[in-house]
Amino acid sequence: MFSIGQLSKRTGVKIPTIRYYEQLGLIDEPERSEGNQRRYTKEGLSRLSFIRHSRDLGFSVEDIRGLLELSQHPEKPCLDAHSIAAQHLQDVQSRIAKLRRLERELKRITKCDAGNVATCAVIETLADHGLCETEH
Amino acid sequence: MFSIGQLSKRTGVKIPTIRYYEQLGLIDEPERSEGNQRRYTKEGLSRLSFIRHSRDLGFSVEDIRGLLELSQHPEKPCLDAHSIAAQHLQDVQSRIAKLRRLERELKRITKCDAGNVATCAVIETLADHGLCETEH
DNA sequence: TATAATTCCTCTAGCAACTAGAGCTTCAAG
DNA sequence: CTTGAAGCTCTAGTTGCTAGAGGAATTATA
Repeated sequence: MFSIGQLSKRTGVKIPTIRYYEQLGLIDEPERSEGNQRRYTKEGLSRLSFIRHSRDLGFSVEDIRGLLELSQHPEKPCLDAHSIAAQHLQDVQSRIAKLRRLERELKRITKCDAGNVATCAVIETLADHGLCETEH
Repeated sequence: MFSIGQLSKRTGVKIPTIRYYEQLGLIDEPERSEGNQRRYTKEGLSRLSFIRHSRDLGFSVEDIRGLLELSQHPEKPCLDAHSIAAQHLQDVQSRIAKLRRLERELKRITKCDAGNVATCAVIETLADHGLCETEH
């Protein structure tokens, strides 16, 4: 049996976040001590680890809900898990693409070597989209 | 003079968002018609375009506050503008790096060709961080 | 000019995914 | 048995908007 603090240390999930996940229904309400404090089992620990790891990989809470549900049913086909993951991969890739366009633009405008705001490329570019090289 | 709707169309900023920016103090309160509707000038238009463009480039509202302030003072040195932009560039680059690590991991785990959840690499990897190749 | 359609107003509340703090209770070590 | 750490609930704040209610003003059409 773990207290919420021990669970937090073992998983790296902050205490208020654990309670928040409980509220969302991502984790079950654990048993309580006589004094009403949460007491977790190993199951609770591994479920929370799963959640933590999924969040680290950028899955949304709703995605995780689906993945958790699947993980409880080992006999089911795992197509759903794959499509959630594949969709997420696409999201990540398009975010990367978008950030790269930004990066290019920012690199370009920060090259400005003007001394003051009147002729500064950063300010000028922000004021006028027409000065941009790429879409964004 | 533009109505809020016209301003919205010209800048691509949605109407509630314009009012929200006003609330934040990013744009000045405009004059009003007799019937209390907002009426904007060209100044209002270009200020909002500046904001829109900066948001598109991913600057935070607080960054934009600084950049706007600077843009009002053409005689000032533009070091501050550069440091805001350079800092933002760094943020973007580190986000890219992080997403790339995720991408690699996701690519790897979605290669799984198992038929059911029991042996599915996606589920398995999420449950056990030890199976990951890279840090995240 | 009358009426209808559209736009605008303010205000409140909701989204994601937490985080922080107040004020109080329980637990564990010495 | 005391004391300090850790836990409890509840509310509110974060960022950057977006949605909806209920009503007033403006514009277009007949």
